[in-house]
Amino acid sequence: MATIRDVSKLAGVSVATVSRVLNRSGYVHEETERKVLKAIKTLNYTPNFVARSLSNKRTSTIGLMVPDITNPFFPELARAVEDVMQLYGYTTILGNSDESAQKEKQYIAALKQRYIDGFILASTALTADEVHTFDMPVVVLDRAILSDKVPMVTSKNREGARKATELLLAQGCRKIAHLRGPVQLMNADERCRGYLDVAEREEWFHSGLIVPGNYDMKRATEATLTLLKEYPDIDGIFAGNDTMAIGAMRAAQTLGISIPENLAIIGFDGIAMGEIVYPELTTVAQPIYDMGALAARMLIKMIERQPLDSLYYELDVQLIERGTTRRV
Amino acid sequence: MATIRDVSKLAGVSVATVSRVLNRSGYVHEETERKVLKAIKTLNYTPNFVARSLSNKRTSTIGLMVPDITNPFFPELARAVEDVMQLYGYTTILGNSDESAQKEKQYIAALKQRYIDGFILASTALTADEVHTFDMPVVVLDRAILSDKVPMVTSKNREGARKATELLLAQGCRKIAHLRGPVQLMNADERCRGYLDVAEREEWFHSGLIVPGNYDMKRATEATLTLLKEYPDIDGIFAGNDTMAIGAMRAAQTLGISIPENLAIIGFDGIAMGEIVYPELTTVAQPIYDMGALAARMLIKMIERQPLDSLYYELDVQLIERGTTRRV
DNA sequence: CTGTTAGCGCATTCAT
DNA sequence: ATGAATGCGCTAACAG
Repeated sequence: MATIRDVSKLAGVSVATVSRVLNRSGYVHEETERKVLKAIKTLNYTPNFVARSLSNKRTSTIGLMVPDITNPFFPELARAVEDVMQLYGYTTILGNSDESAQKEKQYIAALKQRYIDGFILASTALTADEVHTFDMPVVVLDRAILSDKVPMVTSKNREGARKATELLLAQGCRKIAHLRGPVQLMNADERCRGYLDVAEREEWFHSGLIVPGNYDMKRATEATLTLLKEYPDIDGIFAGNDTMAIGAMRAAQTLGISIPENLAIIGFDGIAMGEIVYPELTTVAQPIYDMGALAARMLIKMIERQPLDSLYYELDVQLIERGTTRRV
Repeated sequence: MATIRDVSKLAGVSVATVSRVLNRSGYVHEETERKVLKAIKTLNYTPNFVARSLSNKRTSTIGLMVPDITNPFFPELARAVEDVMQLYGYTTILGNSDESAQKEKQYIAALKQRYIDGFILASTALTADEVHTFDMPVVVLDRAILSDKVPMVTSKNREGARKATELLLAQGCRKIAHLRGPVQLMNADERCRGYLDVAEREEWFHSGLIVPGNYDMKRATEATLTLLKEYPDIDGIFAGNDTMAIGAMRAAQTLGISIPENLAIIGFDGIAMGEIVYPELTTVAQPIYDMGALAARMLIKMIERQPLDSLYYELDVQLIERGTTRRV
């Protein structure tokens, strides 16, 4: 591997000059630049990022923390982040937190030692204060943190939930349950709130219709089973995410309840699996890829000290009607 | 951030000594060690990996290249790799290649500049020679490369395919088609070969029963549609992967062909989606997580210059019978 | 416009 | 057993 010194010798200039043309910093005579460029080419020189990082304290690499890449919502997010990072010459390190604050902290510590430039947190058990102590660009994705200083991108969770519940109502449902996600998870709370916005004013509503499903398919199946046993007249379910919606579908199927005739179901997220189940899942689709890409662009701006247009983005969701609701 | 120098001052020793206790290299008096350790603790010192890497030429980070993390087979693989890397103090950089040799090369170049310690390639359009020029530990995962020098972990593709086809036969199928994966992809070739092993000796067999589906759901749906139109008497399909199998299911469903009564289908991989479709997909399951974990362990051994027990691992697959074949 | 030089933080001879 | 000095490859003053 050629070093900057080799280049400088071959070109007959100093390393400083080479560094200048490399980084387009400071003045350098056109002809000298040509010589340097030529030397670089003949030596097939490529700068050593580690050395550069040591003096820079920047690595052009960022960390992406997800709860679990195996969870079908996150691969697309990760793909988006990676795509734009790649585009801008950054490299992305993936971390699975399993929603554990301790694991997250460990990760962050490990990456700080490596002079990571910034973080995208699609998983956070952390408080705003903890995030501030990172002392490093961070954008929170699909989650929220109680802070108006940390940039965030989410989608219109509450509005989407509202629309979903309204659709259920419009389709004639007379008792709509809600499978909710983990408490204290902002998006789960918002979706629940959206459900409440419309359900609460209905006479059939009572709080027993809201049951926890932990964004988990199995848990959702069990929850739905007991729910339907207790309230057999439930004819609509709004699930906090698609995974739980699919869990609910399975429960209904084992009980011999036909979808959507006797039970309509709507999920949230718009993951690919929704189009694979039968009937296909009606869902409130988030612009997953866009969310990831936007977060990535924001982070890069922060790293490169460019101003952010906004600290908070809430992207539009789209209600996609498919087989679990459409009644001809 | 405290540096090694701060520690040495506080402990009243030289930086060399601190480095020695940090790396357990060379002798150091027990008492001095205690002093150093104490200083480290009170300063909350943590070594700077970048500086270390500059002199070491090692970063404790590896690269994982997949075709597309969005493809449901890879998240679990990535999770496995990340888990064991994390366990051993390594960090993993994720790259999506989209099966493009150029993108792979770019990636590899970018990571070499960063002194990456090694690579796991779960995607390769590269030749053995190209891989050798990396001059860095590499293990190839779920793919093959024509070389007996590059460590590899795969599963028993051919045997699995054979078993699948035999099961179809045993269930009374009298004309079995094969949706094959991309040509020149070793695992696709092997699976096709396994199919041939048993199909070829049947009288109904002819090469028109093998159609390309590119490991892609949509392509598989289309391929199945035309296939069933041309040969309406096909009553069994062995798909080279689960994604294509699901594509085939959709095709059958739109044609009103009932599964498994009139058409039995078997996939390959054992991804989670297979349990979500209805009927649930019979498949040849690979030990995806184990494959990823094994590859990771192998890579670490190579990086740390420990001997490898074997350069080639071919893990067992498991035929899981579910709804798309079981006929009571 | 260009060269010299001092870090960046750590590992590692080479002495002692 | 420990310290001083040098190098890893590059950036960024500073001087010219």
